Amino acid sequence: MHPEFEKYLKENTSLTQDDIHHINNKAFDKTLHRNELLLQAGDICKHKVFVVKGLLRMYSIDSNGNEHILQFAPEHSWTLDVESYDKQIPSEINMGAIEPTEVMLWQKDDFNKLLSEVPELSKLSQQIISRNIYYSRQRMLTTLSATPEEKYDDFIERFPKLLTRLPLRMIASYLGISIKTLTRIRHNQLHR
Amino acid sequence: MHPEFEKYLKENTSLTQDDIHHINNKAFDKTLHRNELLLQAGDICKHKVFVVKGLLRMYSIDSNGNEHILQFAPEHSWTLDVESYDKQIPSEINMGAIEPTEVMLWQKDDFNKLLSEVPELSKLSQQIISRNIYYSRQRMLTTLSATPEEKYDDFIERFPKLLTRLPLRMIASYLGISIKTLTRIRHNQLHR
DNA sequence: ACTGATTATGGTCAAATGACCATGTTTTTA
DNA sequence: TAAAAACATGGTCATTTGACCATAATCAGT
Repeated sequence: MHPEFEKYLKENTSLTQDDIHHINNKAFDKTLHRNELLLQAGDICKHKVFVVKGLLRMYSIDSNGNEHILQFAPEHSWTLDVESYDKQIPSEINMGAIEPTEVMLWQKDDFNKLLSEVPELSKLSQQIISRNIYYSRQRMLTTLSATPEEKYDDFIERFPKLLTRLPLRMIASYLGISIKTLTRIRHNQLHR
Repeated sequence: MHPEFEKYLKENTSLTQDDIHHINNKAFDKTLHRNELLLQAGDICKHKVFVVKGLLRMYSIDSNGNEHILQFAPEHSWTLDVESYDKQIPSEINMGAIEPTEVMLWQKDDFNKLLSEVPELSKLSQQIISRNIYYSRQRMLTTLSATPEEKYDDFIERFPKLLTRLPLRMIASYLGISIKTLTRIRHNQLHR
């Protein structure tokens, strides 16, 4: 039993101890070292992923070879490529570890069974989807309306704990601005 | 009974005629004239919306008074502000008609009842959510990685039918580029 | 602790973009 | 159908941004 996982579920759901055990028992553990990929473009996303410890990023590589980060997944977050997982088709994105990371994985069949057996888990699942939709919309709005500096400030506010764990270039990649622009902003903020 | 609605459901689901009637009977009709708002920032999103005919846009207004378009909803599409609808909290966005538009509205209670009574509707609902998630991700990627011209070309490919129905400034607003940039692109594409 | 790799910053310059404004055209609506 | 409103385009100019490159600092893995 993962104490971290148990703690997360106790704080965020009203699942019983039995249910938690049941869910836990269906999971596989995996440890990733820095830069190791959990999912590679072209592969099929076979698992639901819970990050116990560490930090993942979801990103795609465009035709010029540039990386664009879609999402960070720090400890106590869930992640997967919805499209690939739902339809079991090849993924267009990559998921890799930024730090040494521990994850729990559930196979689709197992997880679906859990969803039907444990209504409270189904509820949690819905909540996570809603939150993601809301969060994507917010990000889209910021991306459309904010200046690079506003984007950076917004990022710091939204993910204060990630700031020190991420290389700047990844923040730039997430915000859709060049690293040059980002260092300029930081320079200006220091000298004023 | 809305023939358009019936047609849509027959083409996209395996709902029975009875179910379709049942769903239809719980809906309210509403007609919007050009520029009329269906939802205003500050209001609570009380309905699920199906666009029978016409064209809606979902947009927010930033602190400088600029509009940013999050989504277009043409005929045969569903729309709502998820966050506001789910939690029944004030919305941060607006929904307005670009053309004279006919919509069908379901109250939350009624729709939830339908969802539990009609499994096939629940399935449709899930599909729509998945598609939205996938589509948002694609849009985010394009926004992050494409040049203004690529964004415009992508828009034309993705929504060829909307192109002639939308004022250019709304396309610019959706793409997150200035209208100046957009007319420049169009100018270049003509003269080459 | 050491070595190689990664990272952050800054300079320079060209190109892209947006703000502002004017004009002619199209669309709406009364 | 006529007047008013909304719209698309283009000119000009200042500013922002990114590409490319070099350098110094920091970090990771042995």
